[in-house]
Amino acid sequence: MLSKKTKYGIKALTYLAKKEQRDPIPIAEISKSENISLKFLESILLTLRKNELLGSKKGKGGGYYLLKEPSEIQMTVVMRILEGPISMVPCVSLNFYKKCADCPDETKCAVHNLMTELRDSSLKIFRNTTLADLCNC
Amino acid sequence: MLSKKTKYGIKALTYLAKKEQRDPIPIAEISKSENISLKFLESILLTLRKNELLGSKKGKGGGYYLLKEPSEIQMTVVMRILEGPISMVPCVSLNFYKKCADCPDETKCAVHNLMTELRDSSLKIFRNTTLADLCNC
DNA sequence: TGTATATCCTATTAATATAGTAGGGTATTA
DNA sequence: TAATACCCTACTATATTAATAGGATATACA
Repeated sequence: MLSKKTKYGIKALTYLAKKEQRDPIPIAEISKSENISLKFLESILLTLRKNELLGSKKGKGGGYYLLKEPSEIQMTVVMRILEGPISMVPCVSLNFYKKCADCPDETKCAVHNLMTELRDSSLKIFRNTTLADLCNC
Repeated sequence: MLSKKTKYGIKALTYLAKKEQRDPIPIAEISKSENISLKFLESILLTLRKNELLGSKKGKGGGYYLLKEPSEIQMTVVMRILEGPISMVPCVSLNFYKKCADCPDETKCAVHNLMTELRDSSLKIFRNTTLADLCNC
């Protein structure tokens, strides 16, 4: 299942991407428009800022804004920041690899091989989809 | 993330599928061979039996066995029994659909549309993969 | 017919992750 | 200097996962 964190994060990014200007948008505005708990959204946007997808400005007239053009933000990047690995098992992950304790030979593991195939198809979609694509919905 | 339940379930099914005969195989044998906690595996196989993928026989010489040929067991079926919905969000699920409370219009929701695409590609893989395919690893 | 074998079933628990909530601190603008 | 809005840490409630425990029931075979 996709976490609410990721879901809300994508919604917030899309909201920012749809704006014509790149002026700072306060959290409260996104929170109201997308029906997201303000405090929870705050922590999500903070994560996105720390991972260099968003910039922020404090004080009156402040808020968050995209640091890149929507067409240059791949969903792989967004997913890895918010949701973690694209793959469903650590032994298949490119960025978060971890060996399974119970499995003596990955190459002969049915789960490993099935999940590798799945990861490849997911990666293909996330790589080929940018924030700009999501705005055309 | 894929749950251990699903992971172990697939491993157990593959173990059974690889056997030439369809004689009952005791849980303990699968448990030892695949390094899975016996009691946990027990509950998983019970689930698979209740969902008509496995048959069982009690008493001495008993155990679990496949009810169909491995080539006739699609991974969609296995995944839905063990892991639940293929889709990452309920509002996209074919078999477990549920509307999002926060989202006024699904067709305009970025998350919905991205996750629909993802579900389709996952479904394609799970439909085209049978237990027999997993045995060739 | 008794004993070992092996599934069947319910309940409980420990660990972890998720989805928030609370509360104050800091920077900026007007 | 007051209002705005992000910054940051810590806490908590809930749900899920991954088992574990313990006994009931059915079967094979000596």
